[in-house]
Amino acid sequence: MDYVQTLRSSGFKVTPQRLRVIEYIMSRTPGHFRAEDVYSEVHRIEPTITMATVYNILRTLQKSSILKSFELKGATWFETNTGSHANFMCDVCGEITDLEIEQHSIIKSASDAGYNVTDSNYILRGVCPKCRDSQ
Amino acid sequence: MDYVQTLRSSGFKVTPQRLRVIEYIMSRTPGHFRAEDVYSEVHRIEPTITMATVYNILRTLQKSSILKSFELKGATWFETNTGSHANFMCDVCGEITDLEIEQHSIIKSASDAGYNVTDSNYILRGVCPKCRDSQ
DNA sequence: TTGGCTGCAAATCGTTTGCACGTTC
DNA sequence: GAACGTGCAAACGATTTGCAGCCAA
Repeated sequence: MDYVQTLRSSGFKVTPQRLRVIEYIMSRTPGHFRAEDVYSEVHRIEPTITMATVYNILRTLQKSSILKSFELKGATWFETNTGSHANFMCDVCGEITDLEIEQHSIIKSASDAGYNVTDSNYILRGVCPKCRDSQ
Repeated sequence: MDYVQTLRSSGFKVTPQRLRVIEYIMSRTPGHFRAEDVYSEVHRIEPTITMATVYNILRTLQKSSILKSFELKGATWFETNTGSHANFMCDVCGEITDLEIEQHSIIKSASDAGYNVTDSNYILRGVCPKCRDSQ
């Protein structure tokens, strides 16, 4: 869980900007955020940071296996939850929720079929309980 | 399988442009394509068609449940396979392959938890057997 | 010291929008 | 004839690029 240590041992430098982003994602764990979300929050503390740097850092954190990402609604979403789960996006409120699942057998059968699976995402859409009830 | 009939009974008009796109997707079934792929092929037969119209038509075909879509590598991918499967993208050759899976219990448990699931996508990435062998 | 990282500005890519005109039913 | 669909051009939002200067190790 020590992201700074993980970064360092992956061979990356520890910069103030990277620390601020790490603090942000820790404050948002578990959760889902876009580059824009990181930027608008970190920018208040580190005003010189730019979107380009945020994108750079998020890519670095993915290379260090600190973050995982998936694409939805025209944007890339990042998360720290690297465990087996599905992401559910509510089409009413837009919120993304983790739904825990047991490891799907598809990865095993894909491996058996010769596919080397390095990343998997299960993405669901619909209406969440909250929005359904307030309807 | 009669997409034209499905279109009509969904209350949509049947235009030459829509017919050309339907012919394209039938020639590509099963398969995966982006708006750009549809455009470049259909444009040769229907030269006045534009990307805006292609996007319009693809949206219409989704509303008619003829197509399904998911996002990957910064683009929207469409497919006619509406059955239970995973999409595997090879990071070497870029090809997307359908991997059949049994209906995942997550949808049932999500429903039990009050989530109304209207769409689901299982997306895998890695290296396909072909690319692994030619390595 | 030096290779990696940041900040900037501009470019790129996929997709959407508004609107006048054309076509299907 | 009315409602819907198309084509065009322009706008948009997310992300990437190239590069000069800076800083962590």
